[in-house]
Amino acid sequence: MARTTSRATSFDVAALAGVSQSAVSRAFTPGASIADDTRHKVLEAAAKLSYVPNSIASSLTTKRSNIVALILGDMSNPFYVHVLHAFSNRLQEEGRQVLIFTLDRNADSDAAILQVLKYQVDGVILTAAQASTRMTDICHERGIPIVLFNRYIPGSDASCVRCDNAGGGRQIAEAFLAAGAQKFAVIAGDPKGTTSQDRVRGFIERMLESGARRSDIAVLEGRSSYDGGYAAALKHFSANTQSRPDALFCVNDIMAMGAMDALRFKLGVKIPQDLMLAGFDDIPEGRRAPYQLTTVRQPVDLMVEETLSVLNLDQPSQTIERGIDRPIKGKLIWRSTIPVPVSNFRA
Amino acid sequence: MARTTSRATSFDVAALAGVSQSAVSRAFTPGASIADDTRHKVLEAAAKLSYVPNSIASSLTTKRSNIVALILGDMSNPFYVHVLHAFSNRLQEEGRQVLIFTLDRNADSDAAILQVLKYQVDGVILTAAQASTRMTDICHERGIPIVLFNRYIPGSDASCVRCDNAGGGRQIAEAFLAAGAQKFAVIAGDPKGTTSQDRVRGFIERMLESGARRSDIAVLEGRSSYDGGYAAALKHFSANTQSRPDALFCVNDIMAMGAMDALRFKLGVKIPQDLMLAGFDDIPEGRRAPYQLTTVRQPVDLMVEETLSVLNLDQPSQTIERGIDRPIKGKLIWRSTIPVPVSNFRA
DNA sequence: GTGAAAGCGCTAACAT
DNA sequence: ATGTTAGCGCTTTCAC
Repeated sequence: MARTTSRATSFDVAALAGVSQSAVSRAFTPGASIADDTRHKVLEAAAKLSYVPNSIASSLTTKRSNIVALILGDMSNPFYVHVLHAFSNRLQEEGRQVLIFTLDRNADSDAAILQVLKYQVDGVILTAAQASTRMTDICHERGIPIVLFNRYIPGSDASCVRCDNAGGGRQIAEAFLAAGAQKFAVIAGDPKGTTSQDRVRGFIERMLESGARRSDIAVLEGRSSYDGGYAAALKHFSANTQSRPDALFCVNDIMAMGAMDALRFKLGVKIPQDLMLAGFDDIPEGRRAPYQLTTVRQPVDLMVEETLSVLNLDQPSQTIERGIDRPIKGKLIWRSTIPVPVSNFRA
Repeated sequence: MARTTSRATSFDVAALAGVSQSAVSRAFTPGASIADDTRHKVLEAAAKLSYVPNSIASSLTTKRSNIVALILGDMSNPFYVHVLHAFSNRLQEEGRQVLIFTLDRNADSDAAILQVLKYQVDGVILTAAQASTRMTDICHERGIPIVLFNRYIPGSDASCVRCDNAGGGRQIAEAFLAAGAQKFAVIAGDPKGTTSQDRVRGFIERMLESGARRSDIAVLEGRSSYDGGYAAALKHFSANTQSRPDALFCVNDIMAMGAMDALRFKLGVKIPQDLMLAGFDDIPEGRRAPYQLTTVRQPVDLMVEETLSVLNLDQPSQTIERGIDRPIKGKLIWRSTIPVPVSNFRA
């Protein structure tokens, strides 16, 4: 069959239903003023011709595409896969679709932004590691709402919805302290990413408050990946056999999993007996039997909801609010990589 | 800033550059006949106005949106996340984007197809979801190329690109046989999915050829998920303590991981000493230290390439070929969940 | 409540 | 090589 089989248009439907083309348009527009009777006739004719309104054409006049761009950096972190899924499901419920833009590791995000603009998306959600002001500026300039998901640009007025990452870092610090740890290491993620920076900062701040010395906290690089976590742990713990840390905070779960595997399988470290360990995100993988990872849960559904409310897709004529920052508290989830402190059994 | 900030059109650019609007269009059309000089003027003016061609508008005339729909059911299987990533990257290279349609577990896929049609996508790739003939028929009828990725509809003329799943099942059977296994279990995935069916069928066929009795092969249901694999293994191996199988084939890696965790952590089964085990897909997770899963690797990149070639996005006027079936051989990857047979050391 | 008509921003003949 | 013109399929005034 030729690919040029032209689909039925609203005119075809109108002709068959014996009404005007505008009537057809109205029949498919929720809340348009049309008689039940005519709507019925139209819908019937449409069904016969298997007519579906062409949303490309309607976008042209309405200036709304019902498409939201989701810019993703890395999908090797399962957390962002859940985020993608959550957004897609949620958006579909309201008749919108997600257009995916994947950024290669160090790909220029400016190339992506041009694509985004082409497609006249109604909004953009940016979860890629490096958010550029150029990207947010262009969107602002065009009146396209954009929100940064779990990241922000310091000093910019771009809106963002994120987990309270610093607060989460503090929670981990407290858990370690309660369990009696004294010497620490943290495996950080992307050094340029605010997510990792904040988690590390919160952790260290809380540690210093408790009287720990800065020299008791080693900071390693894990590049936000399983392999990075694995390599960082292997390197650090092979080197310092005598003065090893007794607590390790990995800035996300996927790195924590990598670190755990390196420590247990390569170095024979027992967790939590020899070393206590915590992650961040609460991905399902971390809940599995081999890991049982203590972590901070990011409330994804809530964050998605907030993002959508900031995006405010339904009132496109509104002025876009700038500089919104919605930090959302995470929740510490105790599992078995930190021994439950004795004090928890008291009272 | 008001969201209504209207973006520059090709007319604005034309006016500024002192050329006609069509010149602007040509300047942005690769291979259009335009003088270098004029193109330069246009591009300059465009830059000044930060003009980007509106691809929605151009789709209306060209009838090509440069958007490919990817219909995904389940993203809890990491394999399909890789598939998504691969498609997105590959398509972006050629200036196309992926529009995601996620199907809820038992959601009506017919609802999704209507959405797909609205967006005038250039092609649709259906994966990790149940394929309905209704969906493929509608696409065919409209002249929208569709290919089923790693699934097919028996008796239909819908095109499909897939791993040679039956062949992969046979490869696993042979590995078990070579390692001396005698009593078998397989954890199947979605009973309605051809992917799972074929893998199971290939496995059993090969077993029967080797003289095994059908009664020596138990088939369990694992619903294609980690939890399903976990539950199936737990149930089967708790029940039959005396006559346990000595080899377990899980129809995909994610179920194999679930089964392994249940067996080792709940039942104390040693792998491969007490039980040898294999998966299918070769997801990165299965390569990790706690699993080291022997499996069949699906050549994702090749499959993606084939899919795109069947989709044939660049020759839209071509007749759509129907009923293409491109099975691609997988590769057995030996890791540590099947003991290497002695014969491998010979010769 | 309904129809006629004017675009939305672009591409693709068609002239020149 | 360039400009002119006619749509693409829809939404949206505007009359009636």
